[in-house]
Amino acid sequence: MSDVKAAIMDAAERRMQQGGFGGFSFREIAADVGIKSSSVHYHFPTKEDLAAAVIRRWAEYTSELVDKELEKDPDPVRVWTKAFRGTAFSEAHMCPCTVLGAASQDLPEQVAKEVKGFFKMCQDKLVAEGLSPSKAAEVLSTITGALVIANALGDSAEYDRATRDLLRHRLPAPADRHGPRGRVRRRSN
Amino acid sequence: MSDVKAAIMDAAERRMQQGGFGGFSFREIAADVGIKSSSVHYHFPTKEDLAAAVIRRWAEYTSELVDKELEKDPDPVRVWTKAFRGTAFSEAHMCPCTVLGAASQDLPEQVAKEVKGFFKMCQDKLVAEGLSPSKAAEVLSTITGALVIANALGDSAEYDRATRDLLRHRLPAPADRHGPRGRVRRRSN
DNA sequence: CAAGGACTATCTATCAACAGATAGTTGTAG
DNA sequence: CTACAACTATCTGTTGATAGATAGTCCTTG
Repeated sequence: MSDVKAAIMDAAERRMQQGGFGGFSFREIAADVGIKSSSVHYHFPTKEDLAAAVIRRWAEYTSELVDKELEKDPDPVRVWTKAFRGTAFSEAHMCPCTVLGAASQDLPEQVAKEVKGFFKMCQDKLVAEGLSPSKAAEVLSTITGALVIANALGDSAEYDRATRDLLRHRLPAPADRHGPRGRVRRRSN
Repeated sequence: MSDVKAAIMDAAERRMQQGGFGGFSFREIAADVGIKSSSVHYHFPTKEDLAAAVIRRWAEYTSELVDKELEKDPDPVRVWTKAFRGTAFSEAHMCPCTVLGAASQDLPEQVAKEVKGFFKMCQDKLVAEGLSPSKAAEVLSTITGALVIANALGDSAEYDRATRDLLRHRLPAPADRHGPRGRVRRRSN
């Protein structure tokens, strides 16, 4: 992927994290990157295309990050909580899928589909990692909501407060799924 | 408050639930109500004024609803979960404060302040009802996130899945489980 | 009671700014 | 020569907001 195309997606991602689908325009993106708005159209014909590409990239990155972290820590709840925590304490503070998911009913079809795919991916992975479907839904809801509330209150520390018990009360899955796992310990930090 | 003013707020609320602050225009609101856009400006000089008024009204309504329900059911977790459940299964599916909270960084000052006030009110009430601050933050995060995810997946039942354990593991001191399992929601228009 | 003035609520008309999108042109690298 | 990547210029539509006109209502005051 060309540098410019990636730069466009970076700029779009940053603005989508703050204002959602309506929170960015071709002109703003172009100004961020240092090109003309028509050049953005060259790489992404429509706004829908651009937003969908950004969400898809975010989903792929998240999936890879979680896989990588699971090699170091076997507890999926801890890994996912930490992954979203990274977003809460990042500069933009928000996950673009969460921002768009909240306004999902107002989204173009392709974008809504990608957002749906992101949350489906999160849940499916949590289940594959040993959680029950309802537990997976609960964990994902808690970390997603914590992101929203920390953002609304303008205080990232709120994320830690909301997810404190999540890290405490739970131990890794029952039977082994794939080979011997490392340490299985509680109460870390 | 005049009928028209309330009708304007109703229309704005409905559209904000779907698309957030950028999801409605004066002309759309005017068309919904059956007046001209300049008449909307008469009642609410700026878009910021209108959005802030809608959020404030929602917060007040929610606060009153919860107080009322607490008289019938002493468990705050159950009451709040049920209150948000009403929103998840309502026509618009979303809480406008949640939609705006997710895009909080892109909001006019007054609106962001009102949204912040809503979540602060929720947490303060949960604490006043006996929960620890971190437990209050967790519960609020879970039901807020459940709303977002159910909306993104286009399946209200997802809310129940995500909040199932929330209702299970905690009961009020004097067990008294015969509350009417009725609906909770609001005006329809 | 009647006249005057202020207030309320709506309208028509219009503005400048900005939106997403398209067509056609230019420069450049292989 | 062609394909890519950017450009210039422009279109059409929408946005939030304002100005000014017009009725209707209400309160005061003579």
